[in-house]
Amino acid sequence: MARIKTDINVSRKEVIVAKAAILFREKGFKAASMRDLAESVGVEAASLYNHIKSKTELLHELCFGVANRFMQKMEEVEQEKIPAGGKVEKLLRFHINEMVHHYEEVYVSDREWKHLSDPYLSNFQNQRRIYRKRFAAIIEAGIRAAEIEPIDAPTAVLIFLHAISGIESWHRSKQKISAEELENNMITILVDGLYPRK
Amino acid sequence: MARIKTDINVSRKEVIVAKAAILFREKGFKAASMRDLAESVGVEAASLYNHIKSKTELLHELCFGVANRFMQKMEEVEQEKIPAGGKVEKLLRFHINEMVHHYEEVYVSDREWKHLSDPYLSNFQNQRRIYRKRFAAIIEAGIRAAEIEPIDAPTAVLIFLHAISGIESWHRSKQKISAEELENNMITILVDGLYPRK
DNA sequence: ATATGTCGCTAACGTATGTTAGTTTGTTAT
DNA sequence: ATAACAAACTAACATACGTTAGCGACATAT
Repeated sequence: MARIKTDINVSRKEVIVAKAAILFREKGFKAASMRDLAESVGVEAASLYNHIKSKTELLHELCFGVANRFMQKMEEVEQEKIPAGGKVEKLLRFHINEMVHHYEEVYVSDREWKHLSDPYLSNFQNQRRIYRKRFAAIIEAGIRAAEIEPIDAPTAVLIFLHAISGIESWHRSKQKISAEELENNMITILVDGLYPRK
Repeated sequence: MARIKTDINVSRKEVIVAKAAILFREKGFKAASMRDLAESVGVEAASLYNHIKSKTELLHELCFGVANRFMQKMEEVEQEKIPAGGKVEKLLRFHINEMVHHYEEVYVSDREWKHLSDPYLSNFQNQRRIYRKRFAAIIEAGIRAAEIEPIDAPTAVLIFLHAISGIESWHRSKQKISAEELENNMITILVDGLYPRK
């Protein structure tokens, strides 16, 4: 009988959630079975239920874990007393970093939230919409201050967020450039288009 | 006994594929059942098999249909005698248009190709990789001609393609701007960052 | 009107899935 | 050493899925 190995301060549930993230990312939530997950944890499928309530709970855990981190960063950035462009850049760098260093969770949260069920589903969608509104508001403030080129802010947000989710491809690619290079390249391409031509 | 309605020149199979695209887009390939599809077509599940070989065939059809259209456009654009920046813009506009007007198919091809099975899977991945290489090559040619800002071309391609796939959110949004507005906004944001500061 | 092929139906199959019940093993505290 | 708890196991369940077989109904061509 092989127990789930845990380091100190890491519950068995957290181990399961982490493995679930990897599995959900590579197979998709629906295609990943609890028996797959059990195998990757090193245990029988039924044993998982000593630690979790359901498969969907794993998805909740992942989606809201990620969503909350982003919301918290948003609050932090909003309150800084810096120009809008700086705020945008800070948010983008945070997104990129999250995508690079917490790839699986962020990816799953981004692509598999559809399989949440109400009330979690509407809750998640709401948070997402609000986040984007607040992001757009920052850009619009920058435009009003003539500090940012007058573009359609919601479209810009949409482009930014999805552009960053493209790091998925970077993760899979063989001849990777470094994470810092990636970050700076992305910022150059995305942000430089923001500022007015002098 | 309700037959599948077809216009002239539209086979019953094509009707099924089109409905499958809608269904796969909203539920995901794995979560969409043949019984769901049958209902949306207005027929019993078993009847579908008079027209198609398998569920996976539907995915093939969708993925390669889209991939071939993009490949064809790439060939066309590559052979034009215009500056690299113009080529990039043409490709981007094509992407945006495809996403706007063939939303379901493009979306499914983009997000559900993982569920293809070999040899189709590797085939599709190959095509995708090649497409991106050729896109990057255009950008690199522009950089060598000092016509485009020196950026990391593969990163730029990755950003472009994923940014455009974000139109998904536009499709879902309530207060839509028009398709042309969307297209021009995207081009402004994405392309203007490309050219060197004068 | 009859023959032929197309298309849809009902019924069912085998398999995979999420989950529960009940039991046994291992760990920890007294 | 023993009691008590946590965590693993085996077995099984109900359900949902993709797909096949076989039959009846409709459309079309002669």
